Amino acid sequence: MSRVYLQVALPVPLHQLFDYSIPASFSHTPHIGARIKVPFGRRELIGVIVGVTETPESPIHKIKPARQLIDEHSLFPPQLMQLLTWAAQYYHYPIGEVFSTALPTLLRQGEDLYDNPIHWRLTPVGLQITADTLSRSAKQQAAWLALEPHQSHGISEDFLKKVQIERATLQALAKKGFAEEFGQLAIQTGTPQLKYAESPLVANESQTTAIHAITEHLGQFKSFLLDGVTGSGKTEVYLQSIASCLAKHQQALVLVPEIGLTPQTVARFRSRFAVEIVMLHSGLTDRERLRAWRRAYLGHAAIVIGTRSTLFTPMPHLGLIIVDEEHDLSFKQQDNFRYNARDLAIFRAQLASCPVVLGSATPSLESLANAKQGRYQHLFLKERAANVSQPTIKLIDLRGQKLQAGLSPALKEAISLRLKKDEQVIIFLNRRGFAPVLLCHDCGWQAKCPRCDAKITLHRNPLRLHCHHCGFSQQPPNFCPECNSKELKAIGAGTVRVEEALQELFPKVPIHRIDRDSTQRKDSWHNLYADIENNKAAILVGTQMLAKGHHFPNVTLVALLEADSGLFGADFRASERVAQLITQVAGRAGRARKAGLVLLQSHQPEHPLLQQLLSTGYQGFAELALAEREMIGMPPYGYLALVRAEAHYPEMALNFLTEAMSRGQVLDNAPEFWGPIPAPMEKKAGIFRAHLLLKSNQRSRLQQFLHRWLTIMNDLPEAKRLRWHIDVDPQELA
DNA sequence: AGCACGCCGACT
DNA sequence: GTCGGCGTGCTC
Repeated sequence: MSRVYLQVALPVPLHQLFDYSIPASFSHTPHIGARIKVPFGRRELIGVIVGVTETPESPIHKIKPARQLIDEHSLFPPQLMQLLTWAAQYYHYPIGEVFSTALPTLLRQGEDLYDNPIHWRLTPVGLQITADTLSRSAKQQAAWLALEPHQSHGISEDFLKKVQIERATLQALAKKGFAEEFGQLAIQTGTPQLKYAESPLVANESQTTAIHAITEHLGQFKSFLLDGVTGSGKTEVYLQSIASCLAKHQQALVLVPEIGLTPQTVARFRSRFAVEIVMLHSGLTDRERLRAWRRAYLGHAAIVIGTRSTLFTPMPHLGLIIVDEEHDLSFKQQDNFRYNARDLAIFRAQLASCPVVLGSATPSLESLANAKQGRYQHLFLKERAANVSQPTIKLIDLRGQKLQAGLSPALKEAISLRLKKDEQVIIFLNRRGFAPVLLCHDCGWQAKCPRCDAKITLHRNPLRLHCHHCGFSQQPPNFCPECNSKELKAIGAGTVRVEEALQELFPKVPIHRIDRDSTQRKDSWHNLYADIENNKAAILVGTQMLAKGHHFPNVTLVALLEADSGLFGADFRASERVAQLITQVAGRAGRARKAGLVLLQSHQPEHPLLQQLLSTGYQGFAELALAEREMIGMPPYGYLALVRAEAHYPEMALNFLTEAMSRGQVLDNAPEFWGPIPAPMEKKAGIFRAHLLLKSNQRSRLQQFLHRWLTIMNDLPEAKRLRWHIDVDPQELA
């Protein structure tokens, strides 16, 4: 028998696997996908076995034996192993860290895969012998003596190991018929069944078409773009497609944006199906997360709903993947392993031979391009369900207007009108706090964050300055630090100031503020829903958070205080983002029977984007934007990678990127280099940042280039003296 | 990332 | 004389 070695992915930032030999104490060659404890330098780490080889690449004399096998079974089905390996290469992220992020924290730390771990007990035959029978093996004798008094419940293998009784010894006893293992072997795997808690709704014509298209392809790979405005009934299409999936005894995976996992969404799934549904989101404890993961892993959970990282949950009977609000930024991880769960969902579906549905009222230009090129089947939901009409959208020209906390007279008038009719209003402003600027009226000084190139925001209750970029916080000065003047003025409005102004204007109307500061309180959502559901006059003031997923049937007016903010950003995706935001927010207006009105305040109402949106809607805008992207060769018609570098001195990051670029320019398949340039906000949290953007017209060429280039960069001595990373398919260039 | 080894400054 | 600063190098 030739000797085999294990190739192990370890949670270290190194782009390689590590080889280990199998110690004699192992009774068999471990399974690929199982966790294993290994010595690593002076430490001991837990890794995942990703391969077995007879010809290791590392020199034999360096190879150490593994210490302990943690799992008898693989944690990941082969397709997931493949997905993770592929993702590590594509995103150029260390493979061990990729496997590590794919696991729930407790499994990463060595927790048992099963909640009933392997136990050992004596067999009836084993009970009848005496310790003397085993006098020829001290080890077996010790094992027998340990087991004998604990016949009723047995002893866990883990505990036996702690008292130096090895699995090999126990197996020797088992071979003689004296002992047996139980527990883990009794694990029941599950298979989904379709069970309704309530009957499905009657689907309209375009919903029916979409459902048929999707369910026809159950059992094979196919991508769908489900394109329908807010209120057109995407969720019903998901639910009925999932029903067919369950009827085939397969599991469904639903990915939602970070703040999209609202109680309302979840309630809809639960009230439709009487099946096991598990949820994976950031609010769970490690223990709860592991429990949910196990149910999915064993096939018991029929529906698995969760945010980005839920994509990596093993599901033995995966039959359908849904990515809701596929345009949402939160599907792209913005730190460490910078994967895009939406893009990986397509690949996972391909590996699992199942359909994948990307749903949105405002699809990303990437997905629209894929649909145009026929890679995705484009499904439209045209009608707004339940005789709801599209809201009217109007612009308010802010120029020359006298504003009160950012509210124009025309807007105040419109709000008042709606409240009088006992209707509800949403005011949207993407800026929390009281005021974004603290200004000296005498000398023009402005309060800045000492650690960032940014102004610092004034907050009330308690009165403090908070930097929204680095979290720095300080007491506001009483006098101008430049000229000692007392005339410090809070300029501009955040959500808090708007809330205050509205409360003054409409003292009898309940006003709710929804932003990161207000939703910390646990009961805030509860109070909010209570007030919203009684259908009386009310105002909601909030940031982005308010734009997602909620259903407020009595809201008939939605206003954006600064519809054009964001159009000035350097990011080429800025206009796409603004268009999506406006359309999504507008979708909050008039979802029930009453006609909705959307008011957009702007300082440049003639801006082509706003005009385009108003005249042709998101679809028309998207057509135009796609043509523009194609002309300049930007995504989805070009492929980007962004190198970000951070250093304690301004020049250091730039110099490193310049050096890196010159090393890259001479390589094959070299892409276009843009930069290096100082980052849009060069100093952040005291660190100086620089960017180098790479653009290629072919994904595979960019990949090949990155692979060679990064090997070279990792060997540069400069590379070790500062922090840097690569972001493949970056979503935000800032 | 850790963790050790290694050579130069202010302290019991 | 030693504790400890973080530069450099390695981890199968």
